[in-house]
Amino acid sequence: MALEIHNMAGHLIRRLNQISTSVFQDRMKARGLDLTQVQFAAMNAIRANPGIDQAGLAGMIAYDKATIGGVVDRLESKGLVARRTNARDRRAREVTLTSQGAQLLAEVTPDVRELQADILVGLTEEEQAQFLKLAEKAAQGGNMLSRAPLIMRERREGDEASAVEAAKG
Amino acid sequence: MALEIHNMAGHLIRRLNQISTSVFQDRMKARGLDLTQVQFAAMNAIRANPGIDQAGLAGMIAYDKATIGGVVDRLESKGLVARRTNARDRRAREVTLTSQGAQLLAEVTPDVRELQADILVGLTEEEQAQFLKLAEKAAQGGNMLSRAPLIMRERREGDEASAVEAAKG
DNA sequence: TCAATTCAGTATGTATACTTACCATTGATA
DNA sequence: TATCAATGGTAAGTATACATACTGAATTGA
Repeated sequence: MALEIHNMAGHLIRRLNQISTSVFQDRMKARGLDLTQVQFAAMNAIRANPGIDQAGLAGMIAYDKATIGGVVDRLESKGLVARRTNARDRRAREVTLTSQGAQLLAEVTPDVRELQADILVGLTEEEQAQFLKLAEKAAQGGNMLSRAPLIMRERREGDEASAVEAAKG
Repeated sequence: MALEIHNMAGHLIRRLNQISTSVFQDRMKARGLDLTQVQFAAMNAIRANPGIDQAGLAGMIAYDKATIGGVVDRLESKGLVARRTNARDRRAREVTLTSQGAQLLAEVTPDVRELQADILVGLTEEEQAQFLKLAEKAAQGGNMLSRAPLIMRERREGDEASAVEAAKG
């Protein structure tokens, strides 16, 4: 007996991801921008943690470390992000938003917030809330099953991000 | 104010997709196989519609037509699928499972059925059912928003799939 | 302190998942 | 029927999302 795929978790999640990326892309295009969901997530994390290294960035938003390199490359070549070798650890590369990057991020953030509901346009508001609750729980529960788990780094005293934050104050 | 990404639809769906593909890959590896979720879905659809052309296949499982070409290429090079030009429409290429492909599909189908629950391991059984219901509704509601919508083709009398099915009887 | 290990990042290769452009064929229409 | 639009498929290019293997740097531990 052939499987009916259209009510299976894997297939549905793949479909939702297609819808999600498409909605995001359309919204950016409507703004005349060429920014992906993943690039936005990276910029958002960099903004909250200026000077973070790529490994830390990867862990914060659950990317593979090979993937993050390319993402940051592209953000850098668009002039949205800058990279600099960490003086205390010459392996690490500190990533920060450029002023252009910060401006663009601020500009699109309301759109990104809004577009979330569009992704779940087939659901009522109540169902959307329910879906989000379940999705969050499922993502947390399955976190370690993915190749690039989310890593909540406890911020060590004197690490790059803290140092930069402190330097700003 | 930076967005908190970890409770937003787009990010959660991306995470779930990473978990889903990882669980699938691990399960296949445990069987000593190298078959992706997408390749499985394609084979499953071909099995149910032998002789379907690539465009029809794409619509059935919501792939882009450019993507499907590569997927079928790889299945063909593994000897799991065969392609043949349709005599009545020389643009179209009819796809069928090879006997090896049919055997492999039968072998992994129970695994695929089982692994669905692993993807949602963070949820109770009841929550899983609820999640699936909502995900299905959301995927249907957002179908036309994706670049490669699911297309329910009404089967025309005398089309390839029907013809092959009839020929078999 | 020196060797072994770990870790940050890059390089290379594969598989989706698209975009745009194109070719060949078919179907529709004037 | 001659043309033109629509369709099936491929090709080339981009962006995730990995695996594997490697380099160079830092850390650990004997």
